Amino acid sequence: MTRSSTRTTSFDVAALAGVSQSAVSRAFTPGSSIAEETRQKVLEAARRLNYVPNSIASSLTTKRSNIVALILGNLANPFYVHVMHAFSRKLQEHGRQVLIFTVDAGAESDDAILQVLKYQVDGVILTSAQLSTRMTSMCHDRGIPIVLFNRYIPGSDASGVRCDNTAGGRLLAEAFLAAGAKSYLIVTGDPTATTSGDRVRGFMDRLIEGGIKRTDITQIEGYSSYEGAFSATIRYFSAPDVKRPEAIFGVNDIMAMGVMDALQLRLGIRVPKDLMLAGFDDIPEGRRAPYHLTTVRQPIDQMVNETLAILHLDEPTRPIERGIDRRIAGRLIWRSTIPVPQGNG
Amino acid sequence: MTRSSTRTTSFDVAALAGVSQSAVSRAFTPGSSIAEETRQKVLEAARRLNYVPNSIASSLTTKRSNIVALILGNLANPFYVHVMHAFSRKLQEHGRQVLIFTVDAGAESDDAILQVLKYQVDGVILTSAQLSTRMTSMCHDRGIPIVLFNRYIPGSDASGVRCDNTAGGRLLAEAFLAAGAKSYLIVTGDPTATTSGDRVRGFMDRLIEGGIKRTDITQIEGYSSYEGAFSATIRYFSAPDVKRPEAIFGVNDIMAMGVMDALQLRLGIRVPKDLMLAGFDDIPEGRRAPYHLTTVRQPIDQMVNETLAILHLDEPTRPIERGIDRRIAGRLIWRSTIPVPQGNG
DNA sequence: GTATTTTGTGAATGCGTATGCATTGTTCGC
DNA sequence: GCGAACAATGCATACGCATTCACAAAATAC
Repeated sequence: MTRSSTRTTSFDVAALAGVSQSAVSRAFTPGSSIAEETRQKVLEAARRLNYVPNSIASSLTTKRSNIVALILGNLANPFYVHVMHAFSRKLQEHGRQVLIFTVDAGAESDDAILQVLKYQVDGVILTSAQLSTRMTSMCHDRGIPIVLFNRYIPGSDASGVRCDNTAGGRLLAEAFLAAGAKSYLIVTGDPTATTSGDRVRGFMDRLIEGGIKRTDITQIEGYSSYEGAFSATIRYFSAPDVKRPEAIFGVNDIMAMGVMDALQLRLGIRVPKDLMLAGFDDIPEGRRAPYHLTTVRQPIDQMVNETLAILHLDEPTRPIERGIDRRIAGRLIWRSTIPVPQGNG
Repeated sequence: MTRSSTRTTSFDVAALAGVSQSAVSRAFTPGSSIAEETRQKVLEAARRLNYVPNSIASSLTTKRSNIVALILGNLANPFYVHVMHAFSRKLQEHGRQVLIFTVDAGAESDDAILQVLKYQVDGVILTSAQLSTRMTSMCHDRGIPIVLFNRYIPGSDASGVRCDNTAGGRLLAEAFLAAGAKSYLIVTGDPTATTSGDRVRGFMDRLIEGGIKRTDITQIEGYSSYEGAFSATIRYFSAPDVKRPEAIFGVNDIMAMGVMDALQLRLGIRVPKDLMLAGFDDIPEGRRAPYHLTTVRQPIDQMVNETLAILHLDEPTRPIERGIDRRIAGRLIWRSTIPVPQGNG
């Protein structure tokens, strides 16, 4: 059996069922005008022939592929695995397919988008990747909505959904301040991503409002990964004249986990006894026993829903929503890596 | 701008470039007969019109979609995230698209396969999911190769690539025997998957050959997840009349990690001082400082390559390879969770 | 210089389905 | 019981591209 075997088409099914090809088409199209009896006849014939409608051919006429493209950077951060899973589940529930594209963290997504455009996807979701204005307009010109997930490009025509990273950073700063931390180390993520920058900014602004001196806040680069944060931490604390901070903010949970392991297992520094720590994201991995991270929860499901709402795949004739910047509040999750301040339950 | 905007087609490009539509098609088809000068003219016109070839329309005539379906169960196990990433990278390098489908662990994959067939994919890769013979023949009948990744269905027409799980289980049993463990606990995974069963079988067979009594080997269910293994471990050790084993085999790394944390952080049992432990997979997470798991490495890249070789997407006319069962040896990675036996470096 | 091969090009056709339109059959209201 | 409204169905065509075929142009051979 070679791969060029002739496939059964709606005409074959029509012949067996004794109806026209259009009747077959209608039998598989919900809401179209067909008698239930005829429909059953067609479905029975289709079953006997192992017929499956050809979505490729169908989308040629409908101009709808029912495919949504999901472009992912940084899969090394489990947060985006959970995001992918959430999108996948949700879209599958609605009978849509997910075309996955992985790009290196921080890389241009132009190639990915061009590939994806070839497939006439109904929408594009972009996480942790750059987006040029040329690609934005290419998508919009051909009527394909594109939504940035947890990314923000100022002045861009592309809409986006993100956690309120700045406010989240402030929440964590407040927690640290309440616990009495006076000096800080921030382990930052990918410098090309606004996510990290916004969190750091909110965090620092609040610290300074709280009376912390700028010279008591240091930043090091953690490369958005466990391993990057792990070794950055060891490097920092191994410097000869280092001033040990009282608190560390890992700009995402996976980095905070790397920091914590470096501190406790390599440097002999206990969390939170000797040093407080917080992350951001609230990934399930950070809830586990060894970490029990204090963090800010990004409400993935809500963010996914908002993203799909902006795509509004069900209403293809509605104009594309441009330049929307939906910010969703994160919630402080108080666990073990910041001691509960005295006087607060 | 609504989504029904009229898209630019190869005819538009042809008109602007002053050539025929077929010339445009040829300009975008590598290896086709066209003068370089004409090609440049066409590409320039295409660029100016933001034209992108419509792969959907093209696959209607070529009967090749350049899409490969990847059906994933159990994304909670990071191993399969790495597998997905490896497939994604490899397929993208070859200019192919990845259609992702996630199914609940242990669930039927029939629906997923039917969906995927609608899109005339060039191949199907199935990880951790059941596969009915009906779906196998539906794929094969329409010339779509399907390969099971790390699954094995005895007597099935579908080909598969897997790690030699039985041999891997034996390797770990040998390591434990060499380290002198006399009593064992096995934390098993999804009972519907052969992966877990094979590993357990090889492990037990070798233990018994090594003189361990059956009564000194206990099995509990860890549900293939960190959380499942974590709580199963606590439950087991909290029973009133429990006999503490000297060694535990977590049938995959993520479960071994759960076991380890439960032991050390909840039960006060030190690894490997009080109790030895091993996993299976060699996921990067298990290499991290808190775990440093002794395990068997599944050679993901090699397995991915073998899988793609069986699909042989580049030679669509070659007959589908049926019933292949490619087993690839795993390698013992000796880290810290089994003490090195005396006399061995 | 003509005969032969190679290369480049355009017109026509097919891929599998959805859908507007026309037609037939059916039901309902009065 | 008659016309109108409506449901069900078939026919024909459009969708955007790749491919085949035929032919023109160019390159090579003699």
